Amino acid sequence: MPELPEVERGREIAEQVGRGRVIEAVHCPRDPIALVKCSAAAVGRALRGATLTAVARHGKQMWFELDRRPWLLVHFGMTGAFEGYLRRDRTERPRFCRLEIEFEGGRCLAFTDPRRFGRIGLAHDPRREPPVSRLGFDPLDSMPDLATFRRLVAARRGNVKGLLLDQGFAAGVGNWIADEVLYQARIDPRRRVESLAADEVALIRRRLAAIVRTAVRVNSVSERFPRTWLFHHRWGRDASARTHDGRPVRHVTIAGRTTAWVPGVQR
DNA sequence: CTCAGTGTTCAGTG
DNA sequence: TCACTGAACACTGA
Repeated sequence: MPELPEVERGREIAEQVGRGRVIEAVHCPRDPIALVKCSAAAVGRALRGATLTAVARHGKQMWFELDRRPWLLVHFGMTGAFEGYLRRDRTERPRFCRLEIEFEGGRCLAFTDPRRFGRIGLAHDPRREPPVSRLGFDPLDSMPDLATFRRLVAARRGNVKGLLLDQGFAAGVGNWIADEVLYQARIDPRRRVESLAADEVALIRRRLAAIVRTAVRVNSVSERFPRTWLFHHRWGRDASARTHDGRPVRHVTIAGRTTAWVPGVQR
């Protein structure tokens, strides 16, 4: 699920459940969550008794701001998500729950992650330390102006799909957003960055901003994405897949990822 | 049973 | 240093 819009959705859920509330309990069911440089015990110690003041996000990285340090850093990996609910049974938890945070009043927030590529860690000042400090701009909160965007692009080499996927360039763009941007900008994903014309670079910036904004506006409910988006037809390497207006969708591997594109449209 | 997968990292190569 | 490839991670569902 998680590219920028899905992570933003998770951020909102976390705030709705716990913002302004004291954390009363932390559960880490059976096997350790994939913890980065810290133990489940350290996570419990950091959270228990603290008040959640805000949940922030940059790209696909998200962190819980507390009334004391350190703070909790969360990455959703491939299948991570947040789920909010009210505690009723002492032991009942969602399937694939890796971490559960219980706030005052029995309000619970679970981090679920079937595939366990998600990451959880502690940081004193997330924005100023890796991995967040290494990220590029966030296309929702801090899209650079056109001149700056052009400079960032001009400093890069390689194919344009790889550029969009690079978190050090645009934080939060993942496989489907990259493909959607290039489809809507009518640019062949294999094109070299050096070959892009000035107006193509400008178009990439505009479509990236619009796609992210639209996906966030509908809370990442993909059924509500515009019917014209490639998104609805890109999955499964389906050789018979067609766009909304009947053009064949092709699948190739670029930058190590399955890439869906429409040869008739993208040049 | 096999394979691909909305992500990241690391080792190896050019 | 940069760009690129492939493998690894762990597990589900088609």
